Amino acid sequence: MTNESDGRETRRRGANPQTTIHDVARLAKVSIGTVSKALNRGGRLKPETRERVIAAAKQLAFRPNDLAQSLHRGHSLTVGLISKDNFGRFAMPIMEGLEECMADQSIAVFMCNATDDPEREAHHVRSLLGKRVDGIVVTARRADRRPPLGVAAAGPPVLYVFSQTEDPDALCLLPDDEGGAFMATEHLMKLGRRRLAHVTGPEHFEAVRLRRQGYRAALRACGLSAPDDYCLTGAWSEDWGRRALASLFDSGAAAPDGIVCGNDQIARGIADGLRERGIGVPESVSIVGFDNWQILAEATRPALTTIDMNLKELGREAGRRLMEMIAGARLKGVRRLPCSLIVRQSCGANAPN
Amino acid sequence: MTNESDGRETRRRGANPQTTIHDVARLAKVSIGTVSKALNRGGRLKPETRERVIAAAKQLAFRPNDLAQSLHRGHSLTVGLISKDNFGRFAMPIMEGLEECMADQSIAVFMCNATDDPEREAHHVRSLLGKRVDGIVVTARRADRRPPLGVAAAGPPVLYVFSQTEDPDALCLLPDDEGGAFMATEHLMKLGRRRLAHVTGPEHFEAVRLRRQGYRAALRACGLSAPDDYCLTGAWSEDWGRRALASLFDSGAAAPDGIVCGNDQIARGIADGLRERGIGVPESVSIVGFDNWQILAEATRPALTTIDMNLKELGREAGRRLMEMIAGARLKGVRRLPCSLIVRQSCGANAPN
DNA sequence: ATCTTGTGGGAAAAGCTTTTCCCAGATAAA
DNA sequence: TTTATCTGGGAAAAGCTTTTCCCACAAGAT
Repeated sequence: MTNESDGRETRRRGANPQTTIHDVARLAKVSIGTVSKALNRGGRLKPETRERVIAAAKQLAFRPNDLAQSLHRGHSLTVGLISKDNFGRFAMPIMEGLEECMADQSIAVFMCNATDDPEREAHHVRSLLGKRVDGIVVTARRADRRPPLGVAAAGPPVLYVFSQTEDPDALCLLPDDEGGAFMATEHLMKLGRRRLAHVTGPEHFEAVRLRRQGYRAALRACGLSAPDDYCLTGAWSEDWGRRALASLFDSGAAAPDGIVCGNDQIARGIADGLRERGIGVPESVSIVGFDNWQILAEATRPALTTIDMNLKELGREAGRRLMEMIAGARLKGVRRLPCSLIVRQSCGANAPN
Repeated sequence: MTNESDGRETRRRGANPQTTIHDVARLAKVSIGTVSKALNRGGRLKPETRERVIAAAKQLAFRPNDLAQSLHRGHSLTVGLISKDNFGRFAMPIMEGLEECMADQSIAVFMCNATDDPEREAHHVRSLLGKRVDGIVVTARRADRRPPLGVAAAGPPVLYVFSQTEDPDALCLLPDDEGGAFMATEHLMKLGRRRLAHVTGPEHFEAVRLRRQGYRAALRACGLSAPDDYCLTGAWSEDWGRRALASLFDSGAAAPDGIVCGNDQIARGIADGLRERGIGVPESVSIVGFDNWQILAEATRPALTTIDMNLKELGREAGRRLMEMIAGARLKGVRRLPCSLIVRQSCGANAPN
């Protein structure tokens, strides 16, 4: 019965009543349009008015509501990062690089962990689409190609990093495994090693196949025949490294004087095994790892010379490419970024201290 | 047909024209309010109408715009995660747990990496406030307490995990380092070890001080005098582990038969050192690590018994508490979550397979 | 035939910002 | 004085959804 509409008392339902452009307008005694113009250096305003508005905004600690802004502008200054596996050791530097690149452009990144569960992934995709992200980056472990993300062509651009998809029209960013292994092998050859071996991980990883190709290509480039290329595939573990070492040195055949390892764990296993056998590293045998997993590579005795996949840079590159795609570029195909050789003590080259 | 060009041609400036509630309304020949009611199971609608709307929405793959929804509702279903250091080894499981917990409630997580740069952190905070996040989680490495995040009391709730702040009114979630070390020490004592030592990291870590307290408390609980408690502080590295081992075994004093290590790297260094000296682990000396850094603990010979800080659970708990705070609860103080003992082979207890 | 009750669905406001267009007042020109 | 030209700033729409209020129409009651 009682009619109690006695004023324009602004009521909000949300938990945190934030100061809006209206509050600033009221304080500065101008209209909201003028506030917007003053704060965005647009429109034609008397300098004095602009100052007054800016002062008022500052006094109220006003911060424009990105939600309203995005709604109006039609893009959200937001992207999503979907990781298929858990946030693994390799995903981290990629995330760092991506986040760094995006933050430089004031774009925020949603992190989504799909934990290998397609249902969970679909849920995350729906959520990202609902939030109107401007783009999506997908990362995963690399055993095999993944089905494309369920995003319609009309949706935001999608980019795959450290992971490949079946969709030939997608853009996939990967490290150059083959080139990295080539570099590692070449390094050993330059140091005079000629009886090389390659101990690596499970065959079903594409990275294993590519790195082996790089290894062999380097052998050929040096005039060594490919047949006697001593390639042992196994697991990504120290234990496999030690066991592979045993089979290399206990078989009676000529022992290698240089070993290119599929990753740093294998390399560490091999380094430990050699020390336990009293074989000097790098005097008698040189070792190169792969991954530059710093904490492990530096703890190995001697510290591992290894290949760095430059994952952080890969993440940055993903950010840059995604921005291009958001701007309208249609990128596709598989692009591989170069690896770097990190020289430490396990090969006998002069480490730059 | 007469479907289009009827005046209200919706033009959008953004890159991705998305279907809106208006499109659905047009197709179902109802008003937008009716569409909303039909899709949100509200209002009083003829079942037939509801069906028609749902069918239309499905046909157009309509997904409500969260931006508009959030703007209206006053909360964004979004939280921010700020990491002060880079996304480190410890941050990962915390992020996983937090993301998992939030995803279960359809809340998205912004990831922000401040890289120890206050300016960058401030930038991220501004961005999160602009995006009207409902809450913020801060994580960091734990050497010391950090200054509170620059968020006004009127802003969204802030929670610190794996990190402490100077603000006594803040809520900080941490693992129970002291309890973990107590458990580790107690485990050795139960196995009959009596001459214990503690090799740990740099003194300026609070975790070092707390774990040492736990170690000493367990000694006392067993009736061992605290004075001869062999505590060696150094670095968090394998190398320090080996050097500490040397000082323990080469000093001429009675060698310990059990070593509680400040982390798994130290434990690994000690295990390697003992093997190289021909001292049996766990026959002659038992070792307990800390962190349960799985890939390292399992590669150690013998595999390390160690303390797990349950970081993923810590992340989940952070999510749950943040939700309470968003709902209005005012939580404060330092809360420590229990650690777990992970039994492997380095102590001589029966490992569960 | 008129009044009452109920039902299904529409209109409109609110949430916050940006941007376009337009107007009032002032100044300069004729 | 009247007209033309600026200038500074306001009004309003658009962007998308939810929710409240209200109305038109139909059916039942008198």
